[in-house]
Amino acid sequence: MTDKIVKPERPGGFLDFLPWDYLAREKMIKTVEKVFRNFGFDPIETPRIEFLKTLAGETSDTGKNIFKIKSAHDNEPLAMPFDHTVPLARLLAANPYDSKTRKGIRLPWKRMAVGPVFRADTPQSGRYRQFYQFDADIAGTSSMLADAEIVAVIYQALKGLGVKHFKIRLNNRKILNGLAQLVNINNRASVTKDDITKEMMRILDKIDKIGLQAVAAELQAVPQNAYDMSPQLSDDDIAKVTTFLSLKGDNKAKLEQCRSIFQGVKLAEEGIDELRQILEYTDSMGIPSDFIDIDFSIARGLDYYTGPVMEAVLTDLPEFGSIFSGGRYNNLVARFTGNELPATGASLGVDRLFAALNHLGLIDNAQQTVTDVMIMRIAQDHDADYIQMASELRQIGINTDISLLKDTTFKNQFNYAITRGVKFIIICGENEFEKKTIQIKNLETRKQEELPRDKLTDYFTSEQE
RNA sequence: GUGGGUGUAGCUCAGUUGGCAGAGCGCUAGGUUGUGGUCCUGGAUGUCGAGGGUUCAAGCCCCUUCACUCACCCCA
Repeated sequence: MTDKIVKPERPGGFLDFLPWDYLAREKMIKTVEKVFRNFGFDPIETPRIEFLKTLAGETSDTGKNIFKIKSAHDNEPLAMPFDHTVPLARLLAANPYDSKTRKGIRLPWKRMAVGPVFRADTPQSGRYRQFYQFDADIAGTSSMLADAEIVAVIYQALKGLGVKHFKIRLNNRKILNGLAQLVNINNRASVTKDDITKEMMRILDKIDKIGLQAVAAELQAVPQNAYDMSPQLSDDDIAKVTTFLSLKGDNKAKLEQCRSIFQGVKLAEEGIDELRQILEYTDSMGIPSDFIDIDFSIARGLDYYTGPVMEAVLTDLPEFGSIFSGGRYNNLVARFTGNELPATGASLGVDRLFAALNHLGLIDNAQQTVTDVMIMRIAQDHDADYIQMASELRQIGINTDISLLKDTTFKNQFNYAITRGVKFIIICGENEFEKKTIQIKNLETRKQEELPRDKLTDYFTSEQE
């Protein structure tokens, strides 16, 4: 029948989850979800497919990472979301609160979203094309308390997962944009000042990987052509940037020194004030200050950020990159309404974090199956009795499997139960049927008990207590 | 887009100086009376990624091409 065998391949960057992976990851997701709900974030779900224009907006430069979808029935191009934030902005724009009907979204609003997002990148280790993102956002307030709550929820989520060593790094786009005012950047033939500013942030963001020297060199590089966005800073400006990036001391000290550098640059001063407020709030929330790091180099890639930006890294595994990231994006909703709506939020990369935690040995993937009990079918012509046992156990909430093996020898079924990772087996052969008993064996403790057939469910109900 | 690596059975991979295409797992047929990850006997399975070249002879050497993968870039 089969003309041609289809290889059991899947595209790179897309993962399968076998039960043991799925169950371990599910545990992790539930842990994070619990923390987020604890902070009052309500769950929502948006579709796996949106209009391309919704996701890409007017800019086409982010478009290269978006999976586009062709369909015979839609004229408007469709695409798959690359994060949960843009769909959230659409949702906010489409569901304003109506005070008469009392329907719609009452601001400020805290919500979380869990689900896969898609990026048409080239896959690599720790970098997938479909990955689960856990997203928490607060819309409708400019208060830095909201940003501090996002920091706090990240902190608690990582703590809850058992991560010991991590840092939440904070910066503010306003300071970086202030830096662009402090140094001398001019429009060029085919490149705007904005483009150069973005390029400068991109270079600063690399400092962890390539070091201050290399960053300075890149900032000074001479543009190769009319479209090259190299900032080409002067020696004077480089001196300013390096002192800015080399600020030392605790978070408050760094902010104070930063303030003196940016004296008179209003935008940057605003940014510094915001960070100071966030630190005060997180202090009140009891987050130890050594988990928070003011780091003026971090910029975050997404270009919709307008204020504080943040990312979390595992200090034991810096090579895994940021595991959690976010920031304030006050004008994303304006894409859909024309009006600004302040919002802030962060996303956790579940699959990357899972890989990292696995690496750290914090993932328990011992559980192979949800089956608690397997009923062996050893005696011939007793299927009705075995089925009855299974029904009784299922009724009281015990996950029960009845052997489906064709080979009904004891040994074969016994080995099957062990390799499946089932915890209990029920052994009931001719002998037991005659005596009206059953044998229950705990495969973990290797203990076996014989009890009357009608005590089957009692064994497990008393076990639970 | 740039640079490394790898393509052989469903899976993981051996394959020597060029000389009949291999193993383990899995699958499959049968046997093995009930306690720890079975055992015994038999069987099926290939466009050696694709195309071209050198040679009496190519999985192996040469050229082209494709796919996958890792790193850079960027990001979760």
